[in-house]
Amino acid sequence: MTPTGRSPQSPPLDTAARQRVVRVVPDVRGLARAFDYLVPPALDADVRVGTVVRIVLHGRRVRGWVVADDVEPPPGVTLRPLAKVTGWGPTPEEVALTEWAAWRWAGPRSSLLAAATPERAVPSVPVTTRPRSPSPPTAATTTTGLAVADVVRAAAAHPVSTVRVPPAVDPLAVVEPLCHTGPVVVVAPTHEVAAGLGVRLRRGGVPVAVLPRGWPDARAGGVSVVGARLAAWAPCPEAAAIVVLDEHDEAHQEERTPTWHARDVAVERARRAGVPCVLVSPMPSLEAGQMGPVHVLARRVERSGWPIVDVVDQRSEDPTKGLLGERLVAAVRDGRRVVCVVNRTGRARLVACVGCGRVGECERCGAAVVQPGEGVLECRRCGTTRPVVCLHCHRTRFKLLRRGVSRLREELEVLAGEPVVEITASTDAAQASSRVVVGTEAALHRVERADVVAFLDFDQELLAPRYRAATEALTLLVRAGRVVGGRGSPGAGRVLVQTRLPQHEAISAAVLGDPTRLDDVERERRAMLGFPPAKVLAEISGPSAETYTERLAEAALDGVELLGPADGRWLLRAPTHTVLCDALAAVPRPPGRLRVAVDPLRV
DNA sequence: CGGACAAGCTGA
DNA sequence: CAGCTTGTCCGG
Repeated sequence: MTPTGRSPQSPPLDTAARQRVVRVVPDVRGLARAFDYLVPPALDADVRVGTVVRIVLHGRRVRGWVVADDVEPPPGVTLRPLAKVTGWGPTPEEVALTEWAAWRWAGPRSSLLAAATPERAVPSVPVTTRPRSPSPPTAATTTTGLAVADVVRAAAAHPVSTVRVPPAVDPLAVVEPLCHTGPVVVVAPTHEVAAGLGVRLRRGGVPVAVLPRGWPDARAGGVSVVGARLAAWAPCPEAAAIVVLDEHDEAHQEERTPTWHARDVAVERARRAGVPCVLVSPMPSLEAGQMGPVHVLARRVERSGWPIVDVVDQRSEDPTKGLLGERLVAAVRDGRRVVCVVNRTGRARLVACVGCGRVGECERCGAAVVQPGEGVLECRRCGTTRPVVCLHCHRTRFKLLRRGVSRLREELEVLAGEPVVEITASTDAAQASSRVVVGTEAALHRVERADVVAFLDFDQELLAPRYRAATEALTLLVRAGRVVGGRGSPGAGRVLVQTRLPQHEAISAAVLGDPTRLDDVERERRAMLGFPPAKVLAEISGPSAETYTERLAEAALDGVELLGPADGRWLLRAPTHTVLCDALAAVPRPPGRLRVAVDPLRV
């Protein structure tokens, strides 16, 4: 490591006897404390705020992070020396940001420090020899590219703003203009998008480090940094802006607690650094809309970047045809590349006996059974399985009332007269080779290009019992739009939506290429029901949730409401994050397992 | 989190 | 009462 560890402003050591003491957060789950350690003189130059170290704690050697330098240890404790310097970690600014994030998502600081730390130890960081000035922008701009660049530059004049670009716009057109003003942190929704962007930026003359491999280069400074949500925590010492691509995408939120969101981390980080934060999305979240102005393209340009959407009203379709409507059948028979999407795995999610007509039930708990595969019935509530036999008349044949991907695959294969591949989250990633594929929404991530994307039962998405259902439904249409291309692009395909709710705002938004169609309704709906962003939520669950929520209720904090329990889960609701997070920080947690998820998505 | 140590349970 | 499980405490 380079010997730049201590700042010249450190207080002078008056005597040789007084040794440097640093505060270390150990990487130990369930231990929300920091401990002080002596810095052995041999390690002096390598230790600074953010350094990853090994410490001996309670007889164990564990990883930890230096979070404060030259601290005054509490009286009466015997300090141990740091055992080892593992390598480089987050910058002091990011270390400070983890403290804020620990409050904001009510979680342990160590998880957030881990997010800001490279996967593999980085013992040394390359010396920067790169020219600071990036190359001038290339002349390659399409008609939409030009418009996008203008809007992006306008957006960068605000501390936080949103740029609304339709699904078919290449993120490169958004990111590149900013990269020519200095190093930029780019947070992409997936590693694939990040990697693709990295390659093309580099080709365009932009020095860029792609995470996670490029972490040492990013730490060295002077380059743009591209990565998935972890990029929100990536070092970029001289960042001129932070960009979050597909800001609406749920992939930006960590699923495990603390459930930090890359968008919110990016916004706070940019605010602290005094640089602009640009949020980019075809359908900006309502949260983003509250953070700053939303910049849009010309209406005609925006619309041309949304796909052609064919809405099939299932109320006037032949009911005997089931989920394979006339338009879909025609597309499959025409030899087009078709992706069929139904978010139901297995053969069927609801079956009825052909003899007595009764719905298949669980013999143990009475819940409706599903048919995960041929010859098995399974109860999703208690896990009991049995062969395909009716409990009442003992027949062994059932009608498949709510068909799943596996059964539809068979039916489509007959229809297509050629192999049809099934794609779900649990199927092999490689195979998407057949002309016709059927799958859950995972298929939209695995197939790069198709002529038709068909949603066989879109109402399942629109009517899902979650407050974000309508928004999530539109995100599927955005993804489909990318697979078939925008209506304005050559060779554009079509999105087929089978529904009994053809007037639904999520569908109109896609049909018209105008996401505000949904926003306006959704904002009002959520305000009426007290859901985000009108109010903010935290979900509390786990064996110790009851004790903790009792304490929260006892504390009777102003503006804080406790809802539940439902399924062993409580919801804490407050008007703002300040109120919510202060409440969670103020009430001491009981021992035992407790999950606190701030801003839960699945409610 | 996980080790240390104490208190509680069981069986010869 | 050894030998084991279960609970509580605490870390620099």
